Amino acid sequence: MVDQAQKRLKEAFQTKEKAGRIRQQNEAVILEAAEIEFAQHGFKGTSLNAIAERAGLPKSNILYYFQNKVGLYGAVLSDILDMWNQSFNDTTADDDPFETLNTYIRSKIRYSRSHPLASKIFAIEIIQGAPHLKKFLAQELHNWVGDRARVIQAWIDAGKMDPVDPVHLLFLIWGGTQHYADFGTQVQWALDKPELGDEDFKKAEDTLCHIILKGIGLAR
Amino acid sequence: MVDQAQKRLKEAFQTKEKAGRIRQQNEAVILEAAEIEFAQHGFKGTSLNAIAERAGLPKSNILYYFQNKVGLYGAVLSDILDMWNQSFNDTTADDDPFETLNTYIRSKIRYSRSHPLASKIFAIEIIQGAPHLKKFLAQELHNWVGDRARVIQAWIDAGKMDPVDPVHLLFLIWGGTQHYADFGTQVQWALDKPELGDEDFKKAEDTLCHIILKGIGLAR
DNA sequence: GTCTATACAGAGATAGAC
DNA sequence: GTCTATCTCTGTATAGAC
Repeated sequence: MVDQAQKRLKEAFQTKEKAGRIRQQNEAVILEAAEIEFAQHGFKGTSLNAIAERAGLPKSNILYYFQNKVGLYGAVLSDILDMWNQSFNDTTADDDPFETLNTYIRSKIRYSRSHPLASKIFAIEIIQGAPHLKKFLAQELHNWVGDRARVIQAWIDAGKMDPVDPVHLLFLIWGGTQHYADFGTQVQWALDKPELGDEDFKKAEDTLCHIILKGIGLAR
Repeated sequence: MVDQAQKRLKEAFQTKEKAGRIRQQNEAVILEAAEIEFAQHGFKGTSLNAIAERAGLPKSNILYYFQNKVGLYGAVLSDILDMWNQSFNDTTADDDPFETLNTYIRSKIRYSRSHPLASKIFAIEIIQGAPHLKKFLAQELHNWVGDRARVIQAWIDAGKMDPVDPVHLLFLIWGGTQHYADFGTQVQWALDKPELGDEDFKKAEDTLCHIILKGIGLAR
């Protein structure tokens, strides 16, 4: 979502894209380490020391590539916004609601599985009031939700689905799907499994799609 | 939920319940301040300084009432576990599924509204791997979910509702309802409102109940 | 470009005056 | 019981050697 916000955030935070094989590789190593630490301790709770240790690089190296802690955090966030809500982005009222929402729900669960750390960092940031994202995201999000809600409302007006509130439907989809990334620990406890497998995620997809799609009158 | 876990956590963390009007009042003030800070910055990101300042008490006062930072955090968590999943706790297969789940969903949304900070602290703790709750909660949660899942399965076997996976149904309810507390910031942005009102929460309740209950074949 | 050494602020925690 | 002063450690960030 929200290409605009992502672009502005990149401009504000990201280091210039210089060449340099070593630089590029080191930056990648640092970003990966930072992702793990930020997901585990949040922005304030994460220390550059811990990141440096995990990355296997001296601390000052980090501050050389990224100006400061906020800069590094911004780079991580920017990477995350890159891949939000790919599908559903260009949907119009002419598209098929079942197809569209079915794909959207499944893609969001798959994202939860493939990028749990990104989802967690984003979640912590939002829970804590999104101090670093507010100015980049608040307006864009409102627009994005408004656009999508209008499409859903058009489907409702055309009698293609139940008259449910479109925005709260979106919230339910977000909450239900992101749960598998953000609250993965709880899910694992509940299922008493150290790790979820293909079948677990398939069951998650199928259950959510069944309930939500049938629940809005799109059973098939 | 999980009275056992709550009790053990209390034993491990909470200070003895001494008398003393001053003590009791100060502890309450501290806990309230701590709740705000922990919800905003997580465990590691919160400083005793910040809590003391917010509480209007000297830092050493905090360490006098609670032995250390972990002790204070544990006391906050203990307060939170007090009020989890009250309804749905004593449900049996003989109860009416529509009534039960309808009440459960609505009560969880209302809890999100009345105790957003508690929900957020709990959420951050889980997202970060629940390092302070693992030994108190992991087993209990598995049992709780197992019990509830068996009740739902009995409803399914009796043909009272669709054959959806009970555990994932619970996850959907959790994710969908807690979203209004944990991601309240995002919800406010999406709706472009500084604060949600009665109508917003009523719409949330109605929408979620409609979709989920109809989605599992419990329309009325 | 890279890393060691270090400055300085803030953290949690304790000792001891009141 | 309560608060001031302080210890020690870790935090971010920078200076400067290599």
